[in-house]
Amino acid sequence: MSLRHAMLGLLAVDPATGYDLTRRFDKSLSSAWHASHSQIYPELGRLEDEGMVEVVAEGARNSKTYGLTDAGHAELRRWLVDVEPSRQQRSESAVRMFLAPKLLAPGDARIALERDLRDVLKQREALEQIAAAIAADGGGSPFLPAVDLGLRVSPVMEGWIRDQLAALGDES
Amino acid sequence: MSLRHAMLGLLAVDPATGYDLTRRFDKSLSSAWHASHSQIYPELGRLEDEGMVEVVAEGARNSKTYGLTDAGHAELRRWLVDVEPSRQQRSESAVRMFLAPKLLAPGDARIALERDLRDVLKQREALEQIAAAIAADGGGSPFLPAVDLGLRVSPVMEGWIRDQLAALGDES
DNA sequence: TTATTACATGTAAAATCTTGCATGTCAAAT
DNA sequence: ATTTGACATGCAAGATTTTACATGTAATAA
Repeated sequence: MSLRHAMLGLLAVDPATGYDLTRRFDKSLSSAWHASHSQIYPELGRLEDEGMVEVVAEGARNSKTYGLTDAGHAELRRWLVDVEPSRQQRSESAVRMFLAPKLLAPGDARIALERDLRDVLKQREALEQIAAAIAADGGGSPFLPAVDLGLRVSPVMEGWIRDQLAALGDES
Repeated sequence: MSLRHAMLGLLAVDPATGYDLTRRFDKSLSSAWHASHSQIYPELGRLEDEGMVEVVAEGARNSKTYGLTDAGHAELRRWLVDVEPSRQQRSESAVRMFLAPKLLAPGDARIALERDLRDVLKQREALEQIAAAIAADGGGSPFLPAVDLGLRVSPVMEGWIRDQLAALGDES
């Protein structure tokens, strides 16, 4: 149940509305977890029922800002420290990148890999913008390490894709 | 529906039983997708119903080896070339690594990060063994690129975790 | 010969996630 | 004034995934 703990983690960093959480998943945590608002709102309700989060403010447009309770903090710590991590991953792009060069004719493989390369570069730009925004903000964002890891992995991906493209060239 | 296409991809590389597929997901494709046998067998059945795969051999212990039909090959190509990729990812470990240094007391964070580091190194060893097995086998495995990407990303992860640990040290 | 391990397949219930529908508020620009 | 876009929340149906249960075969080691 990582959604729940990712949400607790985001709320521990800073109280937020369901809408805020949805954007944080897309922005700061996009390379780690995805969740849409239609998952987030019901889960917020359950967490509230279980006493892990509470409404700490109500604002315009019926917005409710949630923060962690003591029980929520305890559950988050328990998960991070005591629960054995699951190493499972799911990445459709990775599946594609592995399959394309092996299974497609060189021309098709080139199309697929070049699209992957564009996506990697586009994602890197997005990360760089986030990093710049954080820097402009004083550098204090708790999400900087996540962005940093993304920026470190990105050139490795790029290099790998370019090598796959080069290997294609050798064959054709 | 990536499960289906990952399965088609694995079968395109080489015909396999459901049991084989289960192991390949764990071994070669572990950094890209996870699937358990209880998903794989029903999906094999559906793929057979739809004419994407067919039984190409039956062996001991009621085993059935499946291979792609022409329709299966066509569907796989269609997915790889024509379908717009989804960039969504899910990695529980990544969520943990991002949250631990921010939300735990330095002592707890150190415990969590050191466990992450051990896991990264353990996974790298596993990848190195697979790479060695492939090399011993003549280097012809279609999974070598996947293993290679894992081996390239691994030191980046290690470096990031070590930097997080060092940053902890500064604070404590 | 018997125990263990790896091979091999399956089903069902429960949990989780996606997709599509639905509603409404507030601020800013036209 | 009104339109657009960002903010904000929610439900329901359907698809996917996990977890637990269930069964049986073949090879190998003790």
